[in-house]
Amino acid sequence: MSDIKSAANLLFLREEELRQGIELLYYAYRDFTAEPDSMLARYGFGRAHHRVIYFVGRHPQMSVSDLLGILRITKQSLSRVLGQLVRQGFILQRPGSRDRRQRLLELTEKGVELERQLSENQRQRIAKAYREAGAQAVEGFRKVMLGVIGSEADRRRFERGPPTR
Amino acid sequence: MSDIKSAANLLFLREEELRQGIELLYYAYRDFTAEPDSMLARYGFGRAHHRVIYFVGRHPQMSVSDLLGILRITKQSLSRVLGQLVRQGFILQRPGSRDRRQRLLELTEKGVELERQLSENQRQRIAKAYREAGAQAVEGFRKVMLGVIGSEADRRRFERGPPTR
DNA sequence: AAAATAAGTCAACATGTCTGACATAAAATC
DNA sequence: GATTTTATGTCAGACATGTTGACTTATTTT
Repeated sequence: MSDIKSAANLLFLREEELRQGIELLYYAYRDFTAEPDSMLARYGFGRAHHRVIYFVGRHPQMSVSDLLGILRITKQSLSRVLGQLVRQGFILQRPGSRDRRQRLLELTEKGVELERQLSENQRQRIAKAYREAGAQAVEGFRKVMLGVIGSEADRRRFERGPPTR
Repeated sequence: MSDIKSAANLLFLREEELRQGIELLYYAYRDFTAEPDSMLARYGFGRAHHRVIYFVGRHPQMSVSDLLGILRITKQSLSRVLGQLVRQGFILQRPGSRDRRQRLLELTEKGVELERQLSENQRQRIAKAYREAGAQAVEGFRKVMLGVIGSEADRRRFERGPPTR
C-alpha cells in the first residue's frame, strides 16, 4: 500500500473511530434515561425532576446556587421544577444557619424513596455493564469519560473520597 | 475489621462506584452537547436538528422509518424538525426506487457543511479524551458503553465494518 | 379486492428551556 | 451606618421538543 493510501486509511479509521465514540455516547445516554423517564411520567414529572432529586440526594444541604452550578440551567427553569418538588413534599428547604439568605435543600423520606426507585434502574444498568466489562475496562471507561468532561472543577468531583459540596 | 463491617464497606464502595458511573454519564453528556447546542441556536435550530443531520449524514439514503427507529420519537415530532431542514435546503428527499412509498433522505452540500461544523467539536472532544486515556482505556470505554446500551440491534451498529442501514 | 405499510398532516397539549425585568432579605464592603 | 453585592424568588412571554389521537394518500403485500 502506498504511503498516501495508508495515510488516508489511517484518517478514515480515525474518523470512523471518533464517530463511533459520538454514537456510543448518544445511544448509551438515550437508553440510560429511557426507563427513569417513563417512571417519572407516572408522577407527572420529567427528566429535570430526576436530576434535581438525584443531586439533592447526593449532596444533602446543598444550596440553590450549588444546584444551579451543577445543572447549568437558569434559576427560572429550576424554580418551576424545584417548586413542584417542594410543594409535593419530596424536597425540604431550610434557611442556612451560616448564611440565612440560602435555602438549603434536602430530600424528605418520600423524596429518598422516589430517588431510590429512579436510580435503582440506572445503578443496575451500570452494574451490569461494569460486571460484563471487567475492572480494567471500568478504569478505561472512567478515564475516557473524565476526558470528555470539560471543567477541571467537575472532574474533581470524581476524585476518591466523600462527595464535595 | 469484622466480617459485617467489611461487607457493609464493600456495599458502600460498590454503591459509590455505581453513583460515579451515573454521574460520569450525566456530566459527559451535558458537556458533549453544550457547544453544538449553542452553534445550532444561531440557525434557530435545536438538538433535535443536530440528531437528524447527524444520522442522515451517517446513513445516506436512509428512510424515514429507519430514522424514527434510531431516534425513538414519534413521526409527528420528527416531521416538524425534518420539514424545516428540507425546506431550508439542508436535506433532500427522494422516493425510493424499490419501494416508492419511501422517502429516502440525504444531506445536501449545505447539510454536509453544517454537519461537519457541528460534529467537529464533538470529534475533537472525543479525540482529546481518547488520546489522553490511551488505546487500552478506549477499549474499556467501548465495552462499558456497549453494556449500557439496551438492545442487541443497537449494539450491532458498533461491530467493525461499514455502518448498517 | 382487501389489508397492511410508509409517509404526511392537523390539532391540542405538556414540559423544559430561555430572556428580561423586578422584588426581598441578608451579607459584605466602604 | 449607608451602600453595594449576593442568594433567592417571581412574573411574563417566548420557543423547542416531545406527546396522543384522528385522518389522508399512495403504494405494496396478501
